This record gives sequence, structure tokens and C-alpha cells, in this order.
Amino acid sequence: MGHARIELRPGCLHVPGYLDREAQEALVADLRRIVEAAPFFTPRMPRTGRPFSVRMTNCGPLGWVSDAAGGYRYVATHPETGAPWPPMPALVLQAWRELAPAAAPAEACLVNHYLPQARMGLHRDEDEEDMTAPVVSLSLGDTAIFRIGGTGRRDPTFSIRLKSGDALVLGGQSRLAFHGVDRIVAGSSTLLAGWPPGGGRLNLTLRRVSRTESRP
DNA sequence: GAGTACCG
DNA sequence: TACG
Repeated sequence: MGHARIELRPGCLHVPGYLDREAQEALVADLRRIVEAAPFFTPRMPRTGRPFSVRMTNCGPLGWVSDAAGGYRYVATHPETGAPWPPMPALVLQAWRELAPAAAPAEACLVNHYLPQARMGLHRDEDEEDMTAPVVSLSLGDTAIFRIGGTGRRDPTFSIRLKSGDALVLGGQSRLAFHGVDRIVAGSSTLLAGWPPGGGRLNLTLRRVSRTESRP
């Protein structure tokens, strides 16, 4: 079955209700196993070491991490356990196939946990080598007030609500658009009542990192 | 500057 | 807006 695709700005697609409740619950169960193997860690700002309010982990061959000494980067292992990231669940691979059909396989799936008080400032995803592939985001749990602008820091912005099960695709002219999370609407979903502790919102961000050197 | 503090 |  198909879903409405709303183009919020060129290259930025909102797909409300992309995952039904059953798929959301199955994905949360997958994530619970992933977090057992790769616990949430607190990323820190480059240089200053200030902590993010969002906690993170990853699955797939590469994971996004940040700390004072190394800054933003992709690495193959968990920064605290040293173990390789767990594999991406089938539902995540399927979402990438459906929402980024022209792109090479995803290499990184960043898992963000937002407690109700957590926020994410305006930023661009620019740590990837391959900017031709879109960034795909899946929302689970409490609604996020999500802000999106243009490719320049001072470009006008607007906000939308990302609900549990929604997908968002940042590609084409929006691949380098500024975006962030203003706030979480506490208690807006029952999905995460059992896990993780504190409920809130889980966000999966799927990305291609390496340039594809497919020379057929 | 993917962060917070502090201003008017 | 200022600030690592």
C-alpha cells in the first residue's frame, strides 16, 4: 500500500504514517535488542565537550559519533564498548529501499533517543562523502516539533510535527538543508510506554556515507 | 556551534 | 548575539 508524499520544499518529503502501529512495535523490539548490544551514549560537542541532550547509538557498518577530541565522524565501532555496531534490522533496510530507491545501500543508521526535554539545534548533515544519496528519517514515539530551513544558516525556516510512524526524506536540493528539533510533545504517543526508560521519542536516521565507485 | 548563556 |  502506498502513502501520501508531501513535498515540504524541493527534495524534502514528508510521508505521514509510513509505518503502521504493528511495524512501529516490531521496530521498537528490534531497537531494544540493538541497544542491548550497543548501549546509548552521550555525544559531546567538538572542542568544548559539552554534552548533547539527545542520547545516541547506531546500527549498520558505520555509526555517527562525536566527542571533544575527535569531533563529528563515522566509525565502525561503539565509542565505549569498542564492539562493532549491530546490523541494521530488515525493516530499516526495507525503508531505505522504498524511500531511497536510487541510492547505494545505507551504511549508517543513527538511533537518537529524545527524552521529553531533549532538543536538537539547527544543523546540516554534512559529514558524509556521498551527498547524492538522501537522508531518511523515521520517527517513533512522542511527536517532535521539527524545524527545517534552507541550505544557508540564515534562510527562512518553518516547523512541522513529526508523529510516530512518519518518515522524512532530505534529498536533492534539501540534502544540505538546515534542520533540527525544537521540542518533544510529551505524552503524545503510547508506543514507548514500556521502553526505553523515560519514553520520549526515538528517531532513526539512515545515511549513505561512502561515495559509490560503481564503474560498470 | 548537532552546544549553552545572556542580552534587551 | 557571544562564545570554543
